[in-house]
Amino acid sequence: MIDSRLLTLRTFASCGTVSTTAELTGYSPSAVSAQLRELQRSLDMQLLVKDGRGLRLTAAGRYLVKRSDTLIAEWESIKAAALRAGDQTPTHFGMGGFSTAASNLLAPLAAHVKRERPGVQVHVLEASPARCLDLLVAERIDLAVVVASQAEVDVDGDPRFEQISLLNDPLDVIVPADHAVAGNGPVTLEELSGEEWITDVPGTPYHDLFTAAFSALGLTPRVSHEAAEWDTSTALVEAGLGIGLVPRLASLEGARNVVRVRIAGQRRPTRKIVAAVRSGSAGSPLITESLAYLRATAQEILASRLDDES
Amino acid sequence: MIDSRLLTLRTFASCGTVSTTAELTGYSPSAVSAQLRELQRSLDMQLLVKDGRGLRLTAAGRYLVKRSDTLIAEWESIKAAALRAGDQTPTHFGMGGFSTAASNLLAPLAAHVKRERPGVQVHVLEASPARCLDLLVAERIDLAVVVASQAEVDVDGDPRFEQISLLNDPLDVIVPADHAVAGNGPVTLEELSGEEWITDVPGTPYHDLFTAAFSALGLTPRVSHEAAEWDTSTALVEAGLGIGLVPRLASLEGARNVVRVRIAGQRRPTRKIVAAVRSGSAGSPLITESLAYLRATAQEILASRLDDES
DNA sequence: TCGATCATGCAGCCATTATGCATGAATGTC
DNA sequence: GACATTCATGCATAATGGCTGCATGATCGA
Repeated sequence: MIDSRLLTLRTFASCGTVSTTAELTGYSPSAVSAQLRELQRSLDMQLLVKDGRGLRLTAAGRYLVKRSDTLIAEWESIKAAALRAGDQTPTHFGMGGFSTAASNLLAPLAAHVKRERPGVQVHVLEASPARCLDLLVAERIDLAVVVASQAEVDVDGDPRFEQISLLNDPLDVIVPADHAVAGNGPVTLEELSGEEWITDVPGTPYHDLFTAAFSALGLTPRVSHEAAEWDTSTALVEAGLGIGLVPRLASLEGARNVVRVRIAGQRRPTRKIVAAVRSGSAGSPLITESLAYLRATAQEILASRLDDES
Repeated sequence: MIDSRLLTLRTFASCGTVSTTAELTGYSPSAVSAQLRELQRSLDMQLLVKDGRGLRLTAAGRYLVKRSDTLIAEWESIKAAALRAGDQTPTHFGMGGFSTAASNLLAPLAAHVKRERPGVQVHVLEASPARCLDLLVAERIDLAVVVASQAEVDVDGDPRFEQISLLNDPLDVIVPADHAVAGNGPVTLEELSGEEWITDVPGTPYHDLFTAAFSALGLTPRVSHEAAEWDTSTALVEAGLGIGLVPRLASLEGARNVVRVRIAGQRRPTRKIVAAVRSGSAGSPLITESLAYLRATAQEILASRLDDES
């Protein structure tokens, strides 16, 4: 409902060049250039000035971008309240999340919504946290479940999003069943720093989490193997080629001869899993309902962990 | 900046049928129908329901229209603040007003702006109060000077506008120089109820004002002649064909052998002249400046009247 | 000075959107 | 009760607007 040219300006503000804006938005550079020119013309305002071979926002442009967040949030809030005022529910509802979230949290949620609201077409989409947020902004989905630290943008501070904490998902070590620490109580990463590790290829969200876990302790693990999916890395562990870190949420169904060992210590690595919605949209009936359901599901997961530990 | 389809919905909300919306917006009925359908599709919301052979807004639709006023006002306010933040002034500035306002208030203002801001292209447009407000909403002009009672819409109560009172413009009687009341002090309309009157054709803003002045006193004047412009009616008065009412602001330059006589009484007819801007836009540099100038001009006019009366 | 990296303008193309007429439904009228 | 009106809407056609791809000019680094 808000003019797309303003959204283009927002993208430009966050990346700084016309070409990159074009890549991010999917337009051609000429289109972005034309849009920005047209925006300035129709607003009768100078938003950009030449700066070397690039462009720079003027004070007016910066201000416009800053306030546009609140404008968009208000629009979302109006939409949500209109649905409530008319006692309506949307016919389409999209949610996105990364792999483990999709299976553990979104799948039950989607089933719940389909059951409670048979008229609603529910759409689940699995994608990386960063991509989920992009899709959220682009209104391709209405709800995202992401790992706060893997989102590239600061979900908490970004005015485009509202964040709802769901649960802290600690990382466990998976080792072969005959490993020295198998069956023990919690171990520290220091104890395992000499091991050969299996992780994902650099540049992936999980790899970043992996290295962050060690560098927080001043350690640099020896990485012997790289695997993209849990099943693969589990197989590598089974084969005795090394050990790995897996989030508690990742089930190891079907994995034989490996053991999950908890990590001890104050600074043990965890993923903070949060739900994110477009600012202002939290009041929309389906979203309010979904967030409540997600919170409940997260509580159940936490409760079942306590049972395990007792 | 706000999607045009939402503006179309607003127009529909105020007039109630697709055909009239088409007339008011300049679209064809099919276009309006398609826009409303598309709006509902993209919002995934039912805004309209069939009602007889027409359409009716749903609760959600009514709510959306109501809140869209605040959204548009916020956007105006953002634009205004962005201009201030960047210390910019628009290059175009449009103002509209009805005849006497245009000459007495807008002409000096336009001259003032041109003098103070040589870079600004000032555009003055003379139109009826009702049309001025339409042009204001359509962003064809940025400032309107209207008669509050002639605007068809309630300028004060309409959230689309902000109103600034300028002055009360009383109506005087113009009579031939040899008329019985010429040169007297104030007269009452009752005294003149037997006269033959000259006014505008029915349906015009001035005619409405004319009849309102009499019906407020329970009188029905005898209308002998109808003239669209002050010059014409003045000529008719000069010719001894009747007498008329003219606002104080209307100068009678060039009129010979006619006399302006003030009207006495508590309920003497006046026009309330106000400046109107789009809600939120009052903070824009040119508008702030212009409103101050208009207020000052109005004060000068009032002051010169006091001088006359002393 | 050369090459790389920008933004921008222009010709051509495609998609979105409006138009005009025909249709169907609902209402009031004689 | 038949007819004329007044609505909204759908479809085929036409036009407008917006995007792409390439060429150009400007700026900066080597």
